Amino acid sequence: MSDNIRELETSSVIGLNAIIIAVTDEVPRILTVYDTGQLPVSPLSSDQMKPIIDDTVALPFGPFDPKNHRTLELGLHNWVEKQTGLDLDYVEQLYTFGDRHRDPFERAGGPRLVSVGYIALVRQVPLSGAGEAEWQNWYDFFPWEDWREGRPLIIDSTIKPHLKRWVEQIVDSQEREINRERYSIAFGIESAGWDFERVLERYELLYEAGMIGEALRDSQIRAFISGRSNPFVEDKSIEIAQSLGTVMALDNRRILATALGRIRGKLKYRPVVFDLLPATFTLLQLQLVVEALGGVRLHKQNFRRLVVTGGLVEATGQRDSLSRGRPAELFRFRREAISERTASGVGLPAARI
Amino acid sequence: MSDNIRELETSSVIGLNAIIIAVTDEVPRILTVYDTGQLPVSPLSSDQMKPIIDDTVALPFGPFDPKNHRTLELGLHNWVEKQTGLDLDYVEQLYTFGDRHRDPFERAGGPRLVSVGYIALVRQVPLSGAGEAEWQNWYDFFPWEDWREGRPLIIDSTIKPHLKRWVEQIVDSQEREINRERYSIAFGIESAGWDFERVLERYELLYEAGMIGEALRDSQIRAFISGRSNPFVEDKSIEIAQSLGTVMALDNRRILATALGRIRGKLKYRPVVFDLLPATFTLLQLQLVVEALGGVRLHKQNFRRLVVTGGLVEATGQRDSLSRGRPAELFRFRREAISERTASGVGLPAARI
DNA sequence: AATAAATATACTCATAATGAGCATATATAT
DNA sequence: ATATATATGCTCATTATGAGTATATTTATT
Repeated sequence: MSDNIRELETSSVIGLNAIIIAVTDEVPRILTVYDTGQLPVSPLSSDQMKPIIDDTVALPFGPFDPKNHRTLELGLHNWVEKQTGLDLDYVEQLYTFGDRHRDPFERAGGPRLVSVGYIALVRQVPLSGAGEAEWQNWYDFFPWEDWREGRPLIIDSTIKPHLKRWVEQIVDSQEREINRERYSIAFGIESAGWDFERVLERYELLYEAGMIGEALRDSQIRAFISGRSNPFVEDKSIEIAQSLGTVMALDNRRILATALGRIRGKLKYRPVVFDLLPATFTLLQLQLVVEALGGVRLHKQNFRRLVVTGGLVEATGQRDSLSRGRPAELFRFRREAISERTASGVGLPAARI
Repeated sequence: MSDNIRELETSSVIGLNAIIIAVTDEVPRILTVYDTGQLPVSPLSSDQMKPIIDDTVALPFGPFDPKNHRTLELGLHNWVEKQTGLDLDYVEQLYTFGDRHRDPFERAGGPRLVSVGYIALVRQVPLSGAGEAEWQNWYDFFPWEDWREGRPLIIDSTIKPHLKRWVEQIVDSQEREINRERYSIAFGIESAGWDFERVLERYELLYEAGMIGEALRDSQIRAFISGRSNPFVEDKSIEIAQSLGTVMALDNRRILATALGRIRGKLKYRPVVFDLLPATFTLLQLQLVVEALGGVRLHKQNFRRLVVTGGLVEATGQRDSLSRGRPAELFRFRREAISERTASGVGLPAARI
């Protein structure tokens, strides 16, 4: 049935990726590191191949060392602390990424890099530690995901026309229909609106359509490996890719898209934001954090009603002084809310199938 | 920053676990295999140590072979097909399990077994292939999770009293309070009701309280490893453990608990059940599948309203003949429902924080 | 001091979703 | 013909949601 796994010869390596999230000044930020040639993608910067795309921004990454760490999560805590000085509090496993295409340079027979992604939510921003870690605006990587100032112009100016043309150009009619539907669902073309959780679906479409910088980079690498000449890339394509956000190493931006979708989904049914806020906060602060992650504006009075009547927060009696108008009351998170079925997801009996 | 992972010496092994789910005759079933001494836990059955618990039931498991498989998911498809003859359709990654405690026999320096769990939903039941795979009632492993015939008696007769005693006996007062709250949330003691999604939390409490067979087994193994004599286990404890469901190898039952919680959560906002049903079905069949997974009874008329008015299904015009009373109409799943925001999750604007 | 602007908080109201039940329709079993 | 089983349709009270108006309390400006 199952081989004895003690004897199984392996050719894969387990690493851990950290998506460390903080919200400050109404900006959702993630921690990035610079990755100049250490990762297997390095040949890009060799003089054999002139890279058309700069992809040196990466997610913090560390190996998993089973000798010293009882659990994956403890391993993560350990090297994140060393690299950034951050002491992670809320940590949640995101996904395990092990596709071959995540590293276009993997040689046949070379070890497969499998990495387990973890989301961490933190309050602090100050960094110390050994690395050159840096906070970056999450929406720098996904300019089409932030709707707080209205529908992003890039959607109608760039994304929709090019994506549409890409769909129409597909030769196989069945495949064309499938992708037309994917496009329609992901970008809310007809009937349906924009679903803020479909971040990954949108990213994948843009990648497949060759509009994202990573797609250009990967096709260049593939050509290089197979000994073909550099594929011809129009200036126009590079321009489009640049307008579609910062490129990251390997499949890191895909991981980031997965994380954003996950966090947005969780907002709806788990009191997750409180790990991003100080112990007491005004309702406006709370709302701004939710809006930052959701990428959308909410109705202030209804938000208050939801959160107060729903028993998620309770007033402290103190008030905030720094604001401009009438001072807001300070609230704290009601831990008991977790156990009360109203607050944390409507449960199954309200089955939505 | 990050070491060159190409050179990283590894001492972990990646495996894949499949949780293959089908619902037949109103029973949710999962596929299990027999695991007699192949897995690292084998010394249990050696004559050096007389096992007090039989734990030969396991989840299908296969190694991940990066040489031959482009993605983790493809690797899974491959060996599941070989072992069971099943052609998996809907597959979703569950979680990556890499804790040291998942294998009490891991020696210091031995390879760590990291396994990526996948959930698969299938319609068929007939099995072929090389293995001695077998379908088992999911609730045989979690007798307290099926509320369809009312509140399971075991909760009040066994679980609550013993768990309560375990909490009270904790010496550190702060730790005691934490566990009192965990207990109260997980089993819906006060204010809150029973939350059908908290399957893992309930399982973990029972494990920590030493009530589950796996807990007895693991403490025996630990004693054996550290050269201590067998811990004294009361007959009463074994009796309790037996009443709390079938024991599985390693941490397989924990994985199963994670899966049940995940599936139940998804029921609420994703049209997931349709992969368990034939192309056309009556609304009763649909409801029975949802109830089987949810472990709860639903209001028939409201279920119909939800599913029909919500646009999740559409009538075919044909009717089912086999039933006893008035023949039911056959419905089919409306694929378009995925793109219509109503059916698939309420989206963020209805932010529940 | 008076007024404007900004922010917080309270309340209203129409509409939609949910939970529970009664009523009717159409089949099989006796 | 009658009982029983199941499917389907409809009502109604309650709660949740989305959008707005009204009022309160502060700082900034004149």
